Amino acid sequence: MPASRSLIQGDDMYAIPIRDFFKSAFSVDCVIFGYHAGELKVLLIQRGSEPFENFWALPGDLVYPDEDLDSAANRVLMDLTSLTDIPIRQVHTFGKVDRHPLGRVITVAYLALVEFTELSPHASSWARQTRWHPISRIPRLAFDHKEILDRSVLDLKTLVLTEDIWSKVLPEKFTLTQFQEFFECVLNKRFDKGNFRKKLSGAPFLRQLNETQKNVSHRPSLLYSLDRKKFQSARAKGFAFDF
Amino acid sequence: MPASRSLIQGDDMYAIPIRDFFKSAFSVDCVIFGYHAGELKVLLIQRGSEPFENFWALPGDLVYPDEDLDSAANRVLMDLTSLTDIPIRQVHTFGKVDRHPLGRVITVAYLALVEFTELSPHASSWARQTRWHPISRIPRLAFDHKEILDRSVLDLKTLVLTEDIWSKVLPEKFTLTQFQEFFECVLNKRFDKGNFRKKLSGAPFLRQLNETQKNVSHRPSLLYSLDRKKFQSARAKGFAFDF
DNA sequence: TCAAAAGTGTTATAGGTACACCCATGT
DNA sequence: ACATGGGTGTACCTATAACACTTTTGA
Repeated sequence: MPASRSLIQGDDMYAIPIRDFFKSAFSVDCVIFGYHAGELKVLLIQRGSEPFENFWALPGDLVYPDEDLDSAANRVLMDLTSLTDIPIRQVHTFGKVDRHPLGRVITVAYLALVEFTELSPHASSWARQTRWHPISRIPRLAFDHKEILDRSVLDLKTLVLTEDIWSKVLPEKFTLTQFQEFFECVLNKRFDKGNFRKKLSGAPFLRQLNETQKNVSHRPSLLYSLDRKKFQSARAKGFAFDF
Repeated sequence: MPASRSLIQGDDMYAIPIRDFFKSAFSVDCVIFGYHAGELKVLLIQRGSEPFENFWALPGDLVYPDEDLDSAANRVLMDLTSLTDIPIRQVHTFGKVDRHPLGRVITVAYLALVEFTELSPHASSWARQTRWHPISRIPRLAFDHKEILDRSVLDLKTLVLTEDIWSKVLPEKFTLTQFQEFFECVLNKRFDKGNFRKKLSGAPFLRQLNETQKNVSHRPSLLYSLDRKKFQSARAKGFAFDF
């Protein structure tokens, strides 16, 4: 291995010709979390071709030459779910030399959290199957996707406390109990109802609506909606949940 | 742009021939922080060639075809400082289409925090100059390196609370006051001496030595050393500083 | 004996925890 | 009327912040 040189100085400075550095590719892989029936799930595809044919895998794609990383991740998310305006977050980049059997491919992992949704019909063009899997029961995955998923689950737990990554996981109008149950699910902790609400009281980003639940066999709950702008500005001032 | 397909299915599935995806490269850039005289500094190089000749930049290099990302980052760090066994952490991957004038190059940013040190003589082979810069006074930087640096400074503030990234920033033997001053510097906060020590009392990873400061014109401080193993296991059980 | 920083103790208060209790609705 | 979950109040207790005080060294 030659002595190191700073980035791209010209072929003659490298023992390895510089064009050899341009024989690699990069992809994005999306860890799309969904929340349903009090359970956290992740969207997996079943691969339709080699390598790892028939294995379940995270949805992902090579990044086009003229495409930003974030755009590529958004494209994958959009193709599968038809959802727009979903906050995504880069998790980590995985680049082991042998992680892809067909060449040097590093992958940038992204994470999203969406309201549980029927899959886009378009989704079927991606792979043999597309399906939500509960986090607690994940099949054997292709490539290093298990490692990517595990890492993303960890990151999710810190992201929900500080970022607006959760802002599309609940319906437009939600109850404080639903809000609480979501955090209990992700963080795997239980909270006291009264104390949880006390922490949230006066949170400027939770708008109480003049509307209540209908057709429930108990006292109907007040409904709330999220003011995403106000959450952003609270966050900018250092706000974070301390659940 | 063609309909998306899962990762690498064969040339015929792509409107863009798959070999076009392998015309990109990736690099690592290292944000090497040092702590000296109560100030946080960062190691920059002055580029010796185009593009951005004479601009200051983060040290970085293309990743060799048979080299892991972490290894590449360690190599850069090692070349510049001759230091080994320094914890590094991946920060973020930057991949805007036009971020590098000579082609599609995405870069994976890494962060390290070292005891202030004379630079390795080897360092001069890297660039015109190599120098520590206080993070409060950073010159105009090449590429998108200012963005990378800003992001790393933010990440550092959370990493010092949860990870062992700080474990090589102090001398082998240090005082609790030095320990406090380091955190005050990075977090840009001041702490009460008594309360700070109370929080640390009983921390199993701080070993009190049978040794004191010498030749100080005041009561000499007890010296401590870090038990990195014990810190790791505390961290594994969920420990984090709550400064 | 003085300056300077180490190191410990004390107290008031804020915030968290646990829990009890009432409320509104469908059956 | 009662079961069910919504919603609120209180009392205790602990963690923290602010500050005062004693200790040990070199000059």
